[in-house]
Amino acid sequence: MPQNTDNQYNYQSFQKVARFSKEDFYKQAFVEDCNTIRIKKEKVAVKNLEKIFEATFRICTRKGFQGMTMRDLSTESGLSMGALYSYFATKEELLNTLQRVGNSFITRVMEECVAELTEPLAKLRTILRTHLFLSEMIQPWFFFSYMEAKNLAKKERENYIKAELSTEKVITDILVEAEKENLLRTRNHQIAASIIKAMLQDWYLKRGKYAKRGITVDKYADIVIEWVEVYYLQTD
Amino acid sequence: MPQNTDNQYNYQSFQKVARFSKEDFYKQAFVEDCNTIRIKKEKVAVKNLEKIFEATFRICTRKGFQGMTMRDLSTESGLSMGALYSYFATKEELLNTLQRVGNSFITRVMEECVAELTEPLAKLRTILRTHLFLSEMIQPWFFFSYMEAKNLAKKERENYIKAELSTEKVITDILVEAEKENLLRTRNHQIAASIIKAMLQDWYLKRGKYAKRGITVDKYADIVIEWVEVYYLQTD
DNA sequence: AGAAAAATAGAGCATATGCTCGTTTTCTCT
DNA sequence: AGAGAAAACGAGCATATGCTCTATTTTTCT
Repeated sequence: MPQNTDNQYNYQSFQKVARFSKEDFYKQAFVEDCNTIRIKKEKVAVKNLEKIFEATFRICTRKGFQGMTMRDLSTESGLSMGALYSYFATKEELLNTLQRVGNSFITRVMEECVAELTEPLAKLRTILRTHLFLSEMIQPWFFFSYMEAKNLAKKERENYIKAELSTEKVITDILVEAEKENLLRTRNHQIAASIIKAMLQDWYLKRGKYAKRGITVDKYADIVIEWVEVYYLQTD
Repeated sequence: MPQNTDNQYNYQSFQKVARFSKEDFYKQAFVEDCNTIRIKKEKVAVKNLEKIFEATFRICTRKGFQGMTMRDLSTESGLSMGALYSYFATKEELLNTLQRVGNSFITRVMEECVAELTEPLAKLRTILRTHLFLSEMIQPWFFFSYMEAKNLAKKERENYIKAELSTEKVITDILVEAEKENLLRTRNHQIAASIIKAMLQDWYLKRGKYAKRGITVDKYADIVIEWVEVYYLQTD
């Protein structure tokens, strides 16, 4: 079976090489919303946004966004009610902010990751790995975003769906391109992309299960890529 | 029950041949809980349980179980608060009942579907198809169950996880058995079962997307089985 | 038809929850 | 050190929510 030539691209190298880190997530949140956030000093704001976001993820994993009360969030984050409301106007706004910031963060990273690649198969592998590495790095956000999308208001939910489909489209386009260059079998690429997306999502939705079985994100990436290659490179 | 010679086993035949229907779901709920349900007459109870369950699914799809108020449920189901509380003691109990009834329902159906089959590959295909057909028939329950599992109390959540893993184990066992008979390639069957499970879940989690693209459950079943066969039957 | 049983209705109670705002604490800069 | 600015605090208000309980309606049976 054809082997990956991207052995050196693993989670560790992703973290090292990437021009961003988990902290950029909170920085971006501050920069995007500094006009509505009542806290002036970036250092303070970023620190507290981290507290708020992390606390939200922890609580919502257990009881969901609707089940989380502002008192829960206050206790878990260590901030008072008053302090919390310096960062967002309403509970719903907190949800919107989280979704929006996360989406623009991953969009940026995903675009950067293939910017310099031209060979379709290399692009495909890189896209798959990067998506998995990103969802490993900010797994709580991915899980939260998926589970709480239904609580968004109309406009924000539409954005969510658009983002979902965009990931799928990126994969579809690469598959189509690769087939044109006779690198892959003829298949229904849109459906295939859908299936591949389901595999990617399983990683952040069932993070705990895989951890318990000792399957690292690098291992999982190999598995997904193996399924895709077998499906697309198999000869009749 | 469904046959093993695949071609004629589709969603329509599943519905016809199966010794159960959607309504059995509500009947089972009444039978299991008739000691706590304050309504005596089965006909009345089953009718209202249907109203309650369907209303719950409709509301929770939009705002989740925590976001649903008992007043919402009263309005949507057309029953008064008092009437609702004839069927369960607390809101939490409603959640427990829904999870429990659904689980025993699908366990029963899944066990019946392969009872008469011995050939591993036929068993595998039948399991996959039946799971998809079942999740098509009671899609709202599957979606609800998945999304609201986190709101369960400890004991009930453990049951949920057990049921999840059991589906996976059934698939793993068949794969192991098939490999022993040299019907399939050597692979890590547990991981493969995990991936297959993710594909099955995508059907009920993204029901709307597939509907919009005109992909029926029969088509989707073919796709999943194709992926599995390519992965397992491919020769080096 | 009429009485007993079964089922339904929905206002009302106690508590929980989102959010505000005057007060207090901490930080910054000279 | 001290004044002014920035940040944090948390009790309190208005409303929402889970659930109860009695009154009322519907069904059943003779």
